[in-house]
Amino acid sequence: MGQTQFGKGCHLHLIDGSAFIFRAYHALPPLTRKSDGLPIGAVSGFCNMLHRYVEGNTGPDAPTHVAVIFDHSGKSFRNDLYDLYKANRPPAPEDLRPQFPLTRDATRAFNIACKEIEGFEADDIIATLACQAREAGGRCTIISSDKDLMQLVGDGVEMLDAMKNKRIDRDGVHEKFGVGPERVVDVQALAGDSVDNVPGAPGIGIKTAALLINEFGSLEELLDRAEEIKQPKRRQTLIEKRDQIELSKQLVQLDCGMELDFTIDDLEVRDPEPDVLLEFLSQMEFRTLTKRLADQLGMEAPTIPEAAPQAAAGEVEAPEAPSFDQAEYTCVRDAATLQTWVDQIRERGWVAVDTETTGLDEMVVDLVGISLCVEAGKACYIPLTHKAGSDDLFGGEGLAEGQMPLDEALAILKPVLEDPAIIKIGQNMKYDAKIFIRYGVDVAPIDDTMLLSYALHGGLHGHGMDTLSERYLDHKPIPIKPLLGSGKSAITFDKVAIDDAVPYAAEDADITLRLWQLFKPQLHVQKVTTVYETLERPLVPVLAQMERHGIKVDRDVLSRMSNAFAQKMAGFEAELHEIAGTEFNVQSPAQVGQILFEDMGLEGGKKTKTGQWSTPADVLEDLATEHDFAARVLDYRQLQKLKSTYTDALQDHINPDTGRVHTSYVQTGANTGRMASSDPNLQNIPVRSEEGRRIREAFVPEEGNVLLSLDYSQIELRILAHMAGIDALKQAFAEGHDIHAMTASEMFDVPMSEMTPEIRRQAKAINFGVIYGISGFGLARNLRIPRKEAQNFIDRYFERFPGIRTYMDQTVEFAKEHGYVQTLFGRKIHTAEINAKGPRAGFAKRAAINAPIQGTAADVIRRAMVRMPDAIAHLPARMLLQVHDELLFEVPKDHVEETIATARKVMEGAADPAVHMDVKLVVDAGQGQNWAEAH
DNA sequence: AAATTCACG
DNA sequence: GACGTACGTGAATTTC
Repeated sequence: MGQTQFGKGCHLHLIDGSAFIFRAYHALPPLTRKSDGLPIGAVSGFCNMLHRYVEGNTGPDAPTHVAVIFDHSGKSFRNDLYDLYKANRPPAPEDLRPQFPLTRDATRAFNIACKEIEGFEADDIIATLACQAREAGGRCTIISSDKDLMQLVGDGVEMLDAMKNKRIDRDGVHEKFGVGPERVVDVQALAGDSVDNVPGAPGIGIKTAALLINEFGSLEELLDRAEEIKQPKRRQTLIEKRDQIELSKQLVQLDCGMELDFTIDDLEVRDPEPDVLLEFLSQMEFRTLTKRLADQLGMEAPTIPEAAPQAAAGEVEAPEAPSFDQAEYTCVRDAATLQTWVDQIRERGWVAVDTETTGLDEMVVDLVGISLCVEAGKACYIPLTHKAGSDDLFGGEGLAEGQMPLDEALAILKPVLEDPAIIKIGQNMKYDAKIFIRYGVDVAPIDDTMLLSYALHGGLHGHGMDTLSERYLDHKPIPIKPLLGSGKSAITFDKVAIDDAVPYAAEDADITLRLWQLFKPQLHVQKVTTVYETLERPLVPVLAQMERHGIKVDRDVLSRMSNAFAQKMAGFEAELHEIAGTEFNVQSPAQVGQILFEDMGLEGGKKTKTGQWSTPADVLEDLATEHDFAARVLDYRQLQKLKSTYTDALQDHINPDTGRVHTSYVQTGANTGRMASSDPNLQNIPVRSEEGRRIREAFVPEEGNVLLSLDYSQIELRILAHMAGIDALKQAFAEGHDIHAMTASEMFDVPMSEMTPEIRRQAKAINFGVIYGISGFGLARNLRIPRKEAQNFIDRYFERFPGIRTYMDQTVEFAKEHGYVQTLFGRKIHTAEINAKGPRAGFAKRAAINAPIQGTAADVIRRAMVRMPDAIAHLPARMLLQVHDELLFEVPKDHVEETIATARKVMEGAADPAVHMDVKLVVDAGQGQNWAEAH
């Protein structure tokens, strides 16, 4: 060790430490150390990232030298140049500051060099080392996505965006800045940087800067010959602001020639010293990471003293649980052993359950085995229908040895699974419950770790088991891939050898139980018990019912439409080839773009970030008035969409046994509280276009029945009126006025009697825009009016309804302070990026404005759905589908009116009694012999 | 696997 | 006056 001189064949990794820290901090909930409450989340995340980084360093690309580079606290030499440098930066959050020194300790504990120098920024150290590496003929990879470092790229130096796992080379830099790495500083000097408070040249952004630099060759040349610039404003700026621009260049120019008190050779990769590393991790009380690294290093894990539990709010720490040990998992092969598990379950009153099946479609697949867990680390797997190995030529059909008969196992488990005094805990329990019900077992009551996480962490991350386990248990579950294989050679779970199935299946139940033990007490701490208990948990059996029931779809109707579409499309295709004078793929935007914007030489084409021509519908629509080619492409695309996504695909989703289509709702599908529908998605069946709407004619009731559609009228605008307290809007809703016409009248001073459809259309677009967190740009594009005009509309809107502006500002403020926004019913939607900088800030802001409105509407219909089964229990009616603000029912003809009245009452009263709405909710109803008629 | 496009509320 | 934008989804297809 430590003998090699850095040079050719060597590879230096430089990790931007601050980036790691901030990512770790924002990625994790605020963890604290059990024993003393020290905030520790960022250090925990930092350690996990370092650990993952070290583990990933194998193969030919592995570094020979590595260092983590940190910013030194306090001012840098750039503040001497310009005292406002980085003056916009908010100070680090209070609970992050004590963690900075600990991240240095962590780096040293992993035996990775850790460098920072007073008076300099990390970027300068990185620059100096990168230059030294280059001069020595070696490679250097800078692990960071900071654009300020892009000036260093080239000749063996590359960047690696660890977030996106994307390498950035010369081309990548050129893509970002429009110039090569050596001219990046020139562009930055002109464009400035609001984040670092680098002034630059006012009115010049990266695009313009790149243009100028490419034209004149360099910044110096540009400034010397500024008189030659044609645009008067630009010329004046460059001449007048010359000093400011030159200062900006000094600020962004990284120092490659720093004096360092160490050399690259000191950074050679070293193995960690096991006892040092474990000592640090155990001091931090990272139980699971300590244990895992101890196992990997073949060491005894140091014991971490148990501490008195601290009831600090927001505290989430892995429970004091044994580590995951596959040897502790048992395989249950007989009734007597299963009975011992049932006894343990009855003793405790709860059990984590997981099913293994032959596939993913709960309507079709068969049960293969069941896992149970009653105590962290103690789980079993009950194989039931595993097939015998296919080694012998005649095998593959018979059952494997050593399994209980399915009926016998279910007979023993059924009383437990249906016992109202025993909680059955699952991850995505709707799936398992739907399997069990097909075997005559009605699982209840249930708890669901996926839904617990959704209520606790909505908006922070996904809620799949792998995500939750890695995040909250610091344990990566056994992957299913190696067991099942992939692609054509993939097998189903019943073909997996029982010995291989046991650890995988039992672990899932183990993980589920541990997550439950961690999450359940948090509901109260985070004040989301009501959300979970009223909006999540009771919805599971309701959705399971709807999905199992499905909706009848007439295959012949779809099939005929598919044929008609195919014929028309062939005609359009021939016409397009004729116009283009060449055979090309109409379905390829790149080829369509090339014909329009190159061969035909039309203006207005834009390229996507991959450099292909972009041909979205709105661009083609603009061209369609003049060019048949564009019009035909639009025609073709519409039919292609309808055929492939609907008339063709929907037929494949008709269940052969039921003749119906069974969608699957993802209760945690949208961050706002909305659900998602998939396989197939029945929430985006066409309706807006006449041709598309006909697809709904294929959705039909059973003989003697009708389809009913009940939908909330303007629910989001009503909620906005209530939440923002806009009296004018409230009054309009109370009097049953046309809300868009009223808005138009108010804004444009047009009396209602003189309202035109065009004015009303514009007001409607503005009303929707408000819900989405309006911007001049967005409205301008939607209405196809000049941006300035759109901005005038918005200004006027806010003038007339000042409460809206206040509501928006307050919502964003709340999000910034708390990191989440809330619906009227208390659902929290976390807004992780709300304090981000740059364009992401705009996104996060608009999402934060929209979330309480969209989310409250989602909560309202959830409440209606939860109450609906009981409310219509006396009727022969079935609830089939939910489409965000619409519920679809199927009911015999002679019960239509009664069902409408009952369902409407439930829906209109759904907010009560939890919330009294100032604006009443109104539900419109329709009925018919298919969905098109009913809607 | 990512990008592009387009269907819905 | 510059940046890049409507909010939330799922699916099919092409392109890498």
